[in-house]
Amino acid sequence: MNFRSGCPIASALDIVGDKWSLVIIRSMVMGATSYSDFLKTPEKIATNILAERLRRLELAGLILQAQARRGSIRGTYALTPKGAGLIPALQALGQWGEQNIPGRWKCPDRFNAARPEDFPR
Amino acid sequence: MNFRSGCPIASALDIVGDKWSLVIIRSMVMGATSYSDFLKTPEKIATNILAERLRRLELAGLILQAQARRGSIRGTYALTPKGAGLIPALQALGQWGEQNIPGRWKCPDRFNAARPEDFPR
DNA sequence: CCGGATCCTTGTCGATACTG
DNA sequence: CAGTATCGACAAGGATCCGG
Repeated sequence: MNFRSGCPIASALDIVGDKWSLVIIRSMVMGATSYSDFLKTPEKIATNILAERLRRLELAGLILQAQARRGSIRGTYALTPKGAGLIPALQALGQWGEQNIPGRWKCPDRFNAARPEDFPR
Repeated sequence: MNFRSGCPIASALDIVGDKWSLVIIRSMVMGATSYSDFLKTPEKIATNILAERLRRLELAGLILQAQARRGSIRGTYALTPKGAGLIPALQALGQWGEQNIPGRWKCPDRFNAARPEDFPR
């Protein structure tokens, strides 16, 4: 990874500042765990972009792919504590969007109530 | 503007989710006001990108360009309340970066102490 | 010198079709 | 269902140029 500067904000954006990463993490906070969950999202991410982002996020240590159970080849994705650490930033963005962009949905209560500690390991 | 969905988070990212917008706003919170201030930033934004982003941010109502004084052609930029509303999100990102990316600088205290109300008008 | 605009190259995004 | 391959469109980046 190479960063634009040592600034923690700019560097955070170097990791999750693309068009989709934070939207994917938002979906995970809301309960999405599988590839198809992410595709069903109203934002309509393309399959190649989704696959690449999931790889990048895993490489960055924000999510991890776990076998749901023995015999299941299908991976399910989960937030790591590092990934869950972004929840406050997402909540702040959500509040800003609700208050400053007309016609947005309201973030569900369970989203605003989510805390990084809810995603251990 | 056309949004990917009605989600306030995704929509917020449709406005400021590109590579530079939040970095520019961060600089303004830290006191930058002029075009050359933004260029002096350690992230080394290209002049064409900077000019376009400033135009977009002004159009979106996040910043405004004011004549410093009568006779001064040089524009100086200031955050609107709408733009300043992003401060909590920036602070959350900064904290995350400090705690999760090795070797980052520490956000100056005056940055973490900044409040949207400090930017009226 | 400051605040850009222009040109051109490079990189990233995105739609769609296809595969194990 | 969970991806990969291909290819076109568009955004970002670097260098240079221009007007006040």
